[in-house]
Amino acid sequence: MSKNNDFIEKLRSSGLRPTKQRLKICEALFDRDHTFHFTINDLAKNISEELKERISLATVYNTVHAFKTKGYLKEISINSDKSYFDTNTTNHHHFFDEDTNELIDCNEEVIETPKIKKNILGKKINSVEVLVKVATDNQNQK
Amino acid sequence: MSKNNDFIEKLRSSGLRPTKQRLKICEALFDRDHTFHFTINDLAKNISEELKERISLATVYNTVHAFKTKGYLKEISINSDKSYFDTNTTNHHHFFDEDTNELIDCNEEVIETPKIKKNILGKKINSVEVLVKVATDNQNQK
DNA sequence: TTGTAATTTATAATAATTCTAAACTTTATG
DNA sequence: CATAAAGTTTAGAATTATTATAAATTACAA
Repeated sequence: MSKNNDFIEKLRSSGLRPTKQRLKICEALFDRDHTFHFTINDLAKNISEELKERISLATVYNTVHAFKTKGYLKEISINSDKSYFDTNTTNHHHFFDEDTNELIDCNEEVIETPKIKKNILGKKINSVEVLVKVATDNQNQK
Repeated sequence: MSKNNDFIEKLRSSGLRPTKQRLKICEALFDRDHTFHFTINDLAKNISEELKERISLATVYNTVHAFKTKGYLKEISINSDKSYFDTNTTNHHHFFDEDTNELIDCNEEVIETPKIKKNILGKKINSVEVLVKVATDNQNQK
């Protein structure tokens, strides 16, 4: 349970009270070997089915937004009926498979972050994201 | 009204019947000096208020999706409660101003399209889009 | 002209998300 | 330790974009 103390520290250091619910959500999101993508529904389902905890859907929404604001999560810029989040907050890019609607991470070795030669006056660049849409190659169809 | 015949030809050539409604939507979208971004609501409002035509909202949805499928429109990959479309179907990128929620086009001279060094096996790359998020620079705040 | 397939339409259904206000928790302070 | 204020959780209602439905209308090939 040393992870738990880390989460308590992390939350406190950003002005969020370490409640039972938030710690459970930290466990679901950050006590993992790999980063991953999720929707609010995925997360709520994981908490109730795997971690056997009852957390109100409103709290899951609130917490994910709080974590996003604090920079613990990134919202993925993909147009969809639902919002997707990423526990990988480092600079990276995505492939989107239009056949399966699957989103695949890819690092700087595969797609180099493009240089921005001119910025909007008076603004700071917060992120540069590349989205590559792919689909089955149907070149031999009518 | 030579534009109108062009639209009729364009629609027919892609297997879409040139109905009154579709031609009006073509006028709203393509009879312009510049490309632009819009939501379904923007478009429906423009048609009823500027072009003084009553087209059912369902038809606007249907038509925009048909036009997207035929490649006459692009859907912008931005996470939002509504979908944004772009009449600029050429390869280009976007700045997103997080202060104002404004989306600004930018061409290849400002952001060079990144090279994709490795692709997903058996898939074809359909598009490569860069999104640069910017906001007011608050570096001198606590 | 006429039958069929495509299209439009109003309206209902769906689903993600946000709002609300009351109950409960956390925490700082006396 | 008691307590009050501020923060948090919660169920359920409200909102809103979008999709589905099915009947009426329109386009067009034969």
